[in-house]
Amino acid sequence: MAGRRAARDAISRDQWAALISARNSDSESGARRAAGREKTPITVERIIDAALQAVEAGGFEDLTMRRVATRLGTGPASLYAHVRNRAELGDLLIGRLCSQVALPAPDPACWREQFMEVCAQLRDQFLRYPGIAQAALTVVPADLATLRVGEGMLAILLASGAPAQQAAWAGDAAFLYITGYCLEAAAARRQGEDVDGRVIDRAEIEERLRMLPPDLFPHTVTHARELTSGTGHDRFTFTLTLLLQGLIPPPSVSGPGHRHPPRPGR
Amino acid sequence: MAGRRAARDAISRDQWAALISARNSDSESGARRAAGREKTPITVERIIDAALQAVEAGGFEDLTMRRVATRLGTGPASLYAHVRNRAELGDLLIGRLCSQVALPAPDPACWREQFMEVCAQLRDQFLRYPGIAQAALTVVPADLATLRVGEGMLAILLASGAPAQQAAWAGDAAFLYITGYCLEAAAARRQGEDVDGRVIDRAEIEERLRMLPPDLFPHTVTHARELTSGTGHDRFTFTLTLLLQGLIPPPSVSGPGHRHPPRPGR
DNA sequence: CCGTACGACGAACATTGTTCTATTGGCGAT
DNA sequence: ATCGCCAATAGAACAATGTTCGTCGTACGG
Repeated sequence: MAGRRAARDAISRDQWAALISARNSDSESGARRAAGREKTPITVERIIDAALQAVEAGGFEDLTMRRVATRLGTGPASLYAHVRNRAELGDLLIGRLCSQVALPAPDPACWREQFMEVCAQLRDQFLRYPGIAQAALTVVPADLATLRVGEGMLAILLASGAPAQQAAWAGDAAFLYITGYCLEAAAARRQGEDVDGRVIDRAEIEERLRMLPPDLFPHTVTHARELTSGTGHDRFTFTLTLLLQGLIPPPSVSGPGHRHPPRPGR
Repeated sequence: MAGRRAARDAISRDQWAALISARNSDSESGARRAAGREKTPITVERIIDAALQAVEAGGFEDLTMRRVATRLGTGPASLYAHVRNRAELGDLLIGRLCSQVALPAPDPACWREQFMEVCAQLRDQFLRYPGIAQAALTVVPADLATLRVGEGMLAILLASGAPAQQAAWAGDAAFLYITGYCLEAAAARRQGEDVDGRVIDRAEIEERLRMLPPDLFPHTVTHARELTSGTGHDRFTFTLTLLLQGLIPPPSVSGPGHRHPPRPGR
């Protein structure tokens, strides 16, 4: 109690164990209160709901303790009985989003499609709440729902027959890329207004790239179109396909080829 | 003048043109002032220096206008004559870091090694200033030094013979992955303290993963070691190698029927 | 019936980004 | 040489943020 807290307080190991074991009993005293009263008691779930609405409305940078509190009709201090930090609130949001991702039963026949599907689900969830991917990067292994998605992705990758080390690293890379992709998209949308209030769209960016001095930026000027393309999620699927493609080179569909393509890694 | 400014003010197109054309004249009136006085006038360069020192000391979240100002022996208001925003300061920091990246002359014989080298330089620059990669994600095409690195990476990728679209997307993916990787590393270091002040290292995380219920997290528990490995930058090089590996061969990304050796065709 | 304990909450504190306004110092123009 | 002007600097202030303290109210255990 009196000991000085770390600047960024992580979870202790006992708390971690308790968190795992108590994954079924849903809130110790909250249920009791919820049953007794109609006064809409403050729950972690309600906080998460309000926070998600706030992010959906104004982006992650507008996710304020006060905004969440007023959305719940109370003051900011009331939240700290259920959530330790703003950072922990972010973790909870990511957990909620991850809990809504459907994980297929791994099928070695179509593991690439399955993996892409899960990644697309994550991407859509993150894109729906602009900037929320920022919270996903600070999470190491905090929430069980988040770990569940990681387990599912790892399961699919392992079903491909890839070695465990490659599967683990590829899953990590995919998750990292997804968050980066969504963060970039959120940033682009956020700063998408000019001083005049005009929206900077792809054509605008392309035009600006073409204005660069061709002696210093020859390729950028020449390929401005390719650099700014990728409207839909073509870029997204392209990158992830690239990642998955090199994993365990297609498990030799036409017989046991004794020709091993170069393994990435060391 | 009196027009209302956008919430996130981006750069106008005239300013963009001016920024490009004035890339050589180094600070319009700053040089003049610097020559006349020993009173250490405030320059953009000095602001960037102070800001980088602040980030190196306490991470990107401790990068405060006030901290930078006091490091320069003045108040926070004095900075706004040279820097428009905290966001623009972040862009400048990324630009400074990018300006220190050495770009090789593209050699089609060893384009992979060259690309990896540039990525490693970026990674090391970002890792030296924890959390600064956050600013790299919000930059679209703001700084010339940043664009220069993009041009260099694109040049190497094009030298590989890959189609322009693939080269552009791959470069983007690599940059995105680098920033995500560095952000994750910064977050891990930041939250690396327990409530007791103990440091959570990889062994600790691995142990925690093993504590998960095996019925729900079979693969995570089994491969906890692989998930937490990647001490050095093995994970980094692995992922980028995976990305580069699949670049050239088939122009159609979806169906890699058989692998062509790199053809001299374009 | 009362005591107690815990969740809710109002107010407050330290800190942040940013702007308004005054001041000052040097340089060009007369 | 003197005047005036403009840009840079800085002090103070404002709105908004995360977080904590102490109080209050109410519901449950006795």
